Amino acid sequence: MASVSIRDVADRVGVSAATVSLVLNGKDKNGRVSEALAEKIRNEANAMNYKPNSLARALRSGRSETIGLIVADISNPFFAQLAFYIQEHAEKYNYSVIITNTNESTEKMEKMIAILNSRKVDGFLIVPTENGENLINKLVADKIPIVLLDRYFPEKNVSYVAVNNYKSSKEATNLLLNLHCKRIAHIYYKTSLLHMQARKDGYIAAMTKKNLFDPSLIKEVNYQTMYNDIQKAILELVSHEQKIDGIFFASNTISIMGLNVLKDMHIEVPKDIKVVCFDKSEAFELSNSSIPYIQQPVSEMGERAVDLLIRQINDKKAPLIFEELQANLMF
Amino acid sequence: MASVSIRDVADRVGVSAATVSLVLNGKDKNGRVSEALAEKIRNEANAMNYKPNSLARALRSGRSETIGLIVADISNPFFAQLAFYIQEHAEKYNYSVIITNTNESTEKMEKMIAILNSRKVDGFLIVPTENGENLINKLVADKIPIVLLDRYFPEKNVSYVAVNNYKSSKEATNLLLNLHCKRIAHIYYKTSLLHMQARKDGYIAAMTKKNLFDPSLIKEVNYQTMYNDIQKAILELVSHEQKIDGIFFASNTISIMGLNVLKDMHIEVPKDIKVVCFDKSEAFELSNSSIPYIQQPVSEMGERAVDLLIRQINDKKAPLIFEELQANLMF
DNA sequence: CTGAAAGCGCTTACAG
DNA sequence: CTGAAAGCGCTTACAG
Repeated sequence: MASVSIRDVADRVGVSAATVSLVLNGKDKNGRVSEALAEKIRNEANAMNYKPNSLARALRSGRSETIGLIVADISNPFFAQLAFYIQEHAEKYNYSVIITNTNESTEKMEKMIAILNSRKVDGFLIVPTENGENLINKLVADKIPIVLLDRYFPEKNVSYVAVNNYKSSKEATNLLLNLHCKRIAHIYYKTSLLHMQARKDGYIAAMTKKNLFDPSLIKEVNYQTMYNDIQKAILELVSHEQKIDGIFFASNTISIMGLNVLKDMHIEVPKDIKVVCFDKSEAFELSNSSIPYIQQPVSEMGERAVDLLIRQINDKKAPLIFEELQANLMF
Repeated sequence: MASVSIRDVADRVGVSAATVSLVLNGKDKNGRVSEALAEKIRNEANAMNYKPNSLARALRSGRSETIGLIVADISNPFFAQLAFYIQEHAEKYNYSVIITNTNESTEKMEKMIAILNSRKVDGFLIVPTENGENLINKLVADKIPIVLLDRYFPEKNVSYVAVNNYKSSKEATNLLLNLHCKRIAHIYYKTSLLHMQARKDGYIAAMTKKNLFDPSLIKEVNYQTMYNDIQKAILELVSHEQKIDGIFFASNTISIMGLNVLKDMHIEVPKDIKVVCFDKSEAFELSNSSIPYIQQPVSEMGERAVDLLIRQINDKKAPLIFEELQANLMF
């Protein structure tokens, strides 16, 4: 590689490395370095194809200009897109992003935090796992800049960017109610995470208001055995003496699997059962009828989170911010 | 943060930082450090919660234990998955991955290479853009370890991992021929990249063998205006006096858009037109009929590429390897 | 106002 | 065989 160092440039021009650093970083204000000399340094650096070594800079300055991103499931298109927008936006601040994945495992989240810490990221953007609260609290205690994404914890000691889960879920349920559904089921995945609870609560509120709420309409599935659980849940729901006429799926993955199950059971959507989904999937576009869904503002979520994090990095006293973005019902 | 440095540990134990480094990196062979002392050092490091600073290590050792990954379109699920498997596998070598995206722009690819170089990645995994050959050659000239993914260039001076595009495309076309299709169209996107050419050539070979080849059946679309181009192409194909009865879509994205266009035109698959796709989409599962597709071994591709790259990093004289993995026709 | 020196946290080549 | 010193490439606090 034989890469050119700042000293090489300095030697060539006949000044100290410090002067070169000052000029190239635009810190030669107050006429500290004459414009003629500065110009000469810049030209020589260009001619020699000098590229700063980020590692050395980071080690010395204590700033790596790197963000550590930890998502719960990168194979989920929602998180993949989120990662994409985060990276695009971070680039505008000259920040790089190291993306890591936990597969919803708190153990892996701990490992990823350790790796990113050893790489001296300036801050964290995290979609936390269930039970990940202690790990987050540890980062907070160490005064490490951090913004949570999509999910959050009851103890509001960390900034977050999420969507209005409660309100949008209520709207989604109301959509089915307005289509004259009476027995609307809700399938969500078992977790203590609040965003999922809020979705369920929104559903319950809408159903209760119409006096149609029945606890047996709610089915919980496990993340690890989701497909089988959904299959079992739907089977129970349709074989009940009072058949269901609608389903509100609480997430992207649940929706896709749920629609597959319905197809396998030869249940037609929306003829036999009407459906509404939380989050979009390219799959919907191709199904024989268009399916209503709650659209999350994913680019906005990523961008806002980056903005908040950069602000925290630059100002350790930046206030906590809890941001709920509007998700829209599309149909 | 007040993080613990190697010197803090050394001071506490009463030895030099060098000795601590030796012990913790397992380089105290030949009884260089007595087992008792080594044990004491390890215990103290644990007790003090010492975590090495990767930046300092990388700066000194010249190895960042980081891979730079450059993909052409992270919003494409194929590449998103590829990135995921690469990361999972790299972790086994204690390597981190910085994922970047080019949106098929060579200009952006140049920028990403510069960023990753300044971060001193040990090697590159690249899904190159069209016209990206010069940039690749520059890396090769600088003896930087590099493995191409999915795509490759005529001048075989870089290792790559790809799939057998020609053979699997031929098989896909044969599938439609065996279903008694006579006028099978092929929609691919305009590029000089060889992987796409190979897919077209496989299609042509299969059609020619049955004396059914007609150049007007091949439609080229542009990456930037893909949806409109596909719409126009299909309109032309179906309004031709000899109507088509089959389509082979050359990529993931083309397939999804193509199926949407067919749906909008009220053309039923497979009743009116039979279809086969290169690459899978969750969308297929939900369409009213299951759609045959060529399944790429994405996890294997990611893992093999990481293996090859690590080998190059560890041995600058490692031979070039051109690997074609088997893609399977699923129906 | 400006240059030379110190030092970020490591690892490794080199004296003793 | 083993310890202390040099140095990776930068930036910044500190003398002059």
